[in-house]
Amino acid sequence: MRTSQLQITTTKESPADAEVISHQLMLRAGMIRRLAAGLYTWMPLGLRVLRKIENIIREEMNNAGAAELLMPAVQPSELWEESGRWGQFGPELLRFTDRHQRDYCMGPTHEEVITDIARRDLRSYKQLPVNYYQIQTKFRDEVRPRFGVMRSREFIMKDAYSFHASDESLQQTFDDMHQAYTNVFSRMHLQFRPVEADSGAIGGSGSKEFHVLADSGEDAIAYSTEGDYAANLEKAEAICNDVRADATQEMTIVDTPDTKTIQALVDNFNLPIEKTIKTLICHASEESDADLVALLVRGDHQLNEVKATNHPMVKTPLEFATDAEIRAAVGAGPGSLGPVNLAMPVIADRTVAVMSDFGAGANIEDKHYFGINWDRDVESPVVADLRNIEAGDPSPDGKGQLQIMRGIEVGHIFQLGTKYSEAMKATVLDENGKDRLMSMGCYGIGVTRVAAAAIEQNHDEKGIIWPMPIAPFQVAIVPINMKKSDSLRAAADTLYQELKQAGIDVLLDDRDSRAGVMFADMELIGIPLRVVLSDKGLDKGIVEFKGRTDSESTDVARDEIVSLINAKISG
RNA sequence: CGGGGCAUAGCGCAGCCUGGUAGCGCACCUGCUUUGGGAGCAGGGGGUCGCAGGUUCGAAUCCUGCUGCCCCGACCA
Repeated sequence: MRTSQLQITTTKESPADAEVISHQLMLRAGMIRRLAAGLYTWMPLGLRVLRKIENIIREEMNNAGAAELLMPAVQPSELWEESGRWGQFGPELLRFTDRHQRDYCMGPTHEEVITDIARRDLRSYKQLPVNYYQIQTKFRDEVRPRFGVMRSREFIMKDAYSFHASDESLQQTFDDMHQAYTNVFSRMHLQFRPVEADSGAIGGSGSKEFHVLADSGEDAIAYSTEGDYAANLEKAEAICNDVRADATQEMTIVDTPDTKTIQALVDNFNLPIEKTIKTLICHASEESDADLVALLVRGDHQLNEVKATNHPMVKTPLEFATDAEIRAAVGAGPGSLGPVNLAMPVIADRTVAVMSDFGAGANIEDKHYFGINWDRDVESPVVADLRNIEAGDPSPDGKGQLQIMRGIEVGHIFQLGTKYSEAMKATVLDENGKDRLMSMGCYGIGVTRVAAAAIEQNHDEKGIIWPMPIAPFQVAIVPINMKKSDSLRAAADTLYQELKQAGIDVLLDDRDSRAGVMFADMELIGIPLRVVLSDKGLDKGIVEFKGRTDSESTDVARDEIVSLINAKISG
């Protein structure tokens, strides 16, 4: 393609509302244009990237035995009523009514539609397993769309759904998808990590997220320095190998005016922070006898709200008690709370359970107990993993320590089990001629988000640095001063045709701009390879070659440039 | 949904406090010169100053309401 056809419009400055680097660069490079909040047009340059990402995904899905189909973006409410999600899904589900006053939604995901397909088309266990996928536009009415296409409302997703007669079969396909995703992101030359994830409201037993590693990522990932363990911070298990030490102090009650925070307690009373406890009061679950329940974590630790929510004694979703509720139940407010003489169930983090001689609020305003010991001063609590792991914690697999890095979630694979097949009665006949619910898995990749994540991971002060497999063009031809030289124009055209013949995605900059402008634009839009043509060089039979990340260009014989580019592209 | 901010040319901004009919840089058009890292000079086009009321002889500027957008938080199959 020629720049004159592509109409590239680049800018030096980025719009003031573009916060993250990928958003800025995509706008500056003319890849995307914003239409409204969370809605973007993919311009020709950007669409080329999307298509390359899609093709890689499509190839790997096909290789893994999945079959592509295409479902409607608009879905009738009836299916969502059946699954129960018409009521459960919040305002994120965009609902509307047609001329006959029937309710519809823009599909944020397609479990209902695919389960409807499966229950109609699949009759026998002999047809299983089946894995359907599509690459299609989704809509989620995000509360706060942001970061450009990283968190937009309309976006393109590859979503796959598998159906099985047995859990073993589901596990097999889950593993196959794990491998396919690994292949996909490896082929895109992205640094990524599959991590254990909380399966959230969607339920199911197994769940793994694929994260592209980038400092700007919204998620924190814990990984083992020695082993393979990696998990989303919200899921990463905090283990405690310590043993509770014997009590050496008597419990004393201490006046602690103006001491409402852990930091104040540490500063004012010279208490090590590892000897303090945070007491957080939240609402108890329906099954629980109590209204409220207390969660204890060590003073220097952070409560993990996902872990807390998942605890059977805690209300889902997690809901902290208000000041008034706490005062009514305890008689003291936040800042003076602790486990001693607390009239509600107590769940303690594993680390808290092995503490001794520690300090905590006395449940009396402006008083704390110091020298508290479990069993002697207060009944031993229910113990659970409640906290976020911290860098340096032991890895749950026993290999090395955990460290934390940032990631962008670009893929998620789930084992759903029978959640949807049960609600929607998706059954096949088994070997005995009996109805059997199909097990399901679902597997997503955020196609548009991958493009943004690739930029977050690969850019410099000049612009985007596309990994070769997803670059909009593999090589740019930049002729210098073509306007005055018909021979240079002819030479540029010839090389352009040769590269096209060789099956290479080539962009010829035929704009007749000044050299600096063309260089800057090709670097901004991130084309991996560049060939500069000039009369001066061609007279000597030479062209200049430069990779996007090379510091200097090198002279290459004109006769050898095509094979050199071929070699660079193939790796 | 709670808190904060912004809205003036395609983009980035000034002007507003102290009312007098809109300006700068980039981009765009024309001409000349220039031509290997975002050229120079000269000329030019483009804005109902987010919308609707109000105050005033006069409103981008002051007042009221609305809308949109952004940031932080909550939320995120």
